[in-house]
Formats: sequence, structure tokens, C-alpha cells
Amino acid sequence: MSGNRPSSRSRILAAAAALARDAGPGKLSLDAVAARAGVSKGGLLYHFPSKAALMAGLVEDYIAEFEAKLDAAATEDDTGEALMKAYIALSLKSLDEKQPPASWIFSAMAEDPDFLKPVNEFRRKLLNRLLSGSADRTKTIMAYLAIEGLHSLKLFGSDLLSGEDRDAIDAHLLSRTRARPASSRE
Amino acid sequence: MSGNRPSSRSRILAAAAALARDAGPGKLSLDAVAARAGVSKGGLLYHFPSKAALMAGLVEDYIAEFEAKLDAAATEDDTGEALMKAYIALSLKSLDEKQPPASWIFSAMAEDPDFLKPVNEFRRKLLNRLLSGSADRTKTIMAYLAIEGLHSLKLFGSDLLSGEDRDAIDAHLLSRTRARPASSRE
DNA sequence: CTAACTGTACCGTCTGGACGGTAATGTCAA
DNA sequence: TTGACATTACCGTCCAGACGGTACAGTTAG
Repeated sequence: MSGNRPSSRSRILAAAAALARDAGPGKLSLDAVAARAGVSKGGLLYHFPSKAALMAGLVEDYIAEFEAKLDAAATEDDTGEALMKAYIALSLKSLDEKQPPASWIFSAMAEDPDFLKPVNEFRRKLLNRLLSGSADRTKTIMAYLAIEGLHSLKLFGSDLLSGEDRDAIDAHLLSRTRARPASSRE
Repeated sequence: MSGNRPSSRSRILAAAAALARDAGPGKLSLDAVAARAGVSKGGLLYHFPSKAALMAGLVEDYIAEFEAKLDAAATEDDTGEALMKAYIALSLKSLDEKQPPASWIFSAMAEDPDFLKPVNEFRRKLLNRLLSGSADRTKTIMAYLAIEGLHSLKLFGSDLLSGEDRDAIDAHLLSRTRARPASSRE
């Protein structure tokens, strides 16, 4: 479905994400995206024949990119614990750095909440993968939820945790594979 | 600032929340809200002279309602731990029951992310209150983040956790004030 | 009398999207 | 080799409708 078009398509998507972040999620109009991407409106509509298609493209790329990074960080024959560690590291990395929040998600939700269904499905599958290799189910879910909470806070622009606390949380989340006596098995 | 107007004002706010939930956050127009609330557009604009005022009202009521419930559940002379327990119980209650998600938040974010600033400020103060009476800072933050994660998941319509898992998480979160839980399954 | 509306008419702006071009680059038969 | 046609990748314009907001005259309840 998604071909390799390095120039226009991805430039449009990037422009949309940047615009939602800079001007606010409510300002994500086709005209504005086209202008930001440096294409005409007709050109935009050639690549994404409707606003819905644009949103779907944003979601698709978002998932694909994360999945690619995750798969790159954890080879498939790894145990679930390794995947969990990769997930945590990847999430914290995307959280801690100056990586901008995916504010376009609000645009998609405003347009139609169903656009986020692929994201939810991806999350479901991911959590199941994480849990299938987990020794402590509750602890894994708690870690997952905490990361989800951090994502949410960032998305809403909340600067709740400062330096030390966030470091402590990071350390706590990352400590799961280390410092654990490998004696408890199921 | 906010007077006690049980009828129109709150009916409008409720209508706006219901509309965002039913029709989607993007369909929250003044006309639609007025129609749903059973008032004329002029009547709506009498109470909320602009859409921004409507959004601010939504946010204000949202915070005030939660704060009232929290204060009712935990008397002020309680220790921080009691407040934490009340917060957890209240959050889980609002999460587990068929209480609808506050989808209007997406409308507010689309309109202007600054509308959510009071919410973030409230969260900051709350977490500080929670932490000031906490013996284990990291554990408290983790619990807070997990609840935030649950809220986020619900907001985005994700049905990630099913029955048993959510029960386990609930139990885990609630076990903090008891000395010896030792009653979790598995 | 006043507060709290209703109802209608209207305005300027913005928006998604349809539409008709167009230039460049293939593809392919004669 | 060439001319006919197809496809891709856009551009620029236009429009109907929705939106937030204004204005204002009239109505009803306390």
C-alpha cells in the first residue's frame, strides 16, 4: 500500500505534524498543510484525496515508524523481557528528548475518533507481546500504563515531573531487567 | 466567578460534553450545543459570550467537580497517604464505571491548547500534595502515572485491559495503604 | 423593572473538495 | 525514429456550506 516516496508524501506528512504542533491541532487545514509543505492544494489532494486520507496517513506512518524502531531494537527471537526493555528504552527516548509531541493526534480525534483505531489495535498487540514474555504480569502492565501516562502528560503539554523525579522514574522503569535475581520463573 | 445556576448553565455544559462524546469532538459547534441543550443560540451566548468561554467553562467545571469529590472523600487533616488513597479510589471509580470519557477535552485542545493549562496546573498541585505525604516518592509517582495512563487509554477509546487484568491493577493500586496485601491472584 | 432568555436575520471568514488545466515522463506500435 | 497516447505529479481557481459571532426586537417570570 505505502510506496517509497521520499519527497512529496512524507514532506506533506511532516508539514502536517509540524503545523499541528506549532499552530495548534485545530489549525490543521488542507490549505495550511499545503502551504507549509510547499505544494499546492491540488498537489496535496493528489497524494491524499481527502482530509481523512491525510489523517489515516499520519496514523499509518506513526505506527509504522514506531514499529520499525522497536523491531530494530529487539530482534524477533528475543524473549519478551528483551522486547519490554526495548520498548521502555524507546519510549523514554522519545519522551525525554526534545522530540515534539504528536499533537496531530488531537486533529485526528476531532475529525473522527475512529482514526485512532489502528493505534489502539497496535497497542493491544504490543501489550500482548509484552505480556506473553513477562514473569510478573501486573508489574508489566503497571510499567506500560506509566509510560502511557508519561505520553499523555507530554501530549497535553504538562510539565509535571521535573529533573530528579523523572530520572527516578526512568531508572525505576529501566531497572526491571537488571538487579533481578533470575530465580523466579513463573 | 461561577454562580450557582443549576439549570441553564450546567445544562449547556452537560450538553456540550454529551455532544462531544456522541457526535465526536470536532462537531462541537455553538449551534449544535444550543440545540442539544434545548436553548437558543442567543441563550447560549448569553451564558457563554464566546466559544472560548464555553471551553473555559467546561474546564472549570471539570476541575471543580473533581476537586469537590476529592475533598469530600478525604478530610483536610488527613495525612498524604489518605489523600492518595482517596485519589486512587476516586480515579478508579470514574474509570471503571460506565462514566463516559471527557471527549470535549479534544475539542478544547483543537480550539486552543492553552485551555488545558488550568488542568495541568491542577494536576501539578495535586501531585505535590500527594507527594508531600508520601513515604515512597517513586512508588507514588508510578501510581499517579499509571492512573494517568488509564485515563488516557479511556479517552482514546482503547479497551486495552480486560476484566482480570484491570482487577489486578486496581488491587495493586489500592493495596498501598494496607500493610500486607498478599491477596493478589496468580 | 430587570434578568433571562427566544427567534430571526445576517455577515465575513474559513474549509473541504471538485474541477480543469499542464508539463514531464514513460510506453509502444509502425 | 517517430508520433500517439497514457500516467504521474502536480497547479490554480472556484464554490457551497458551515462556522463564530452580531444585532436586535420580542417574551416571560419574579
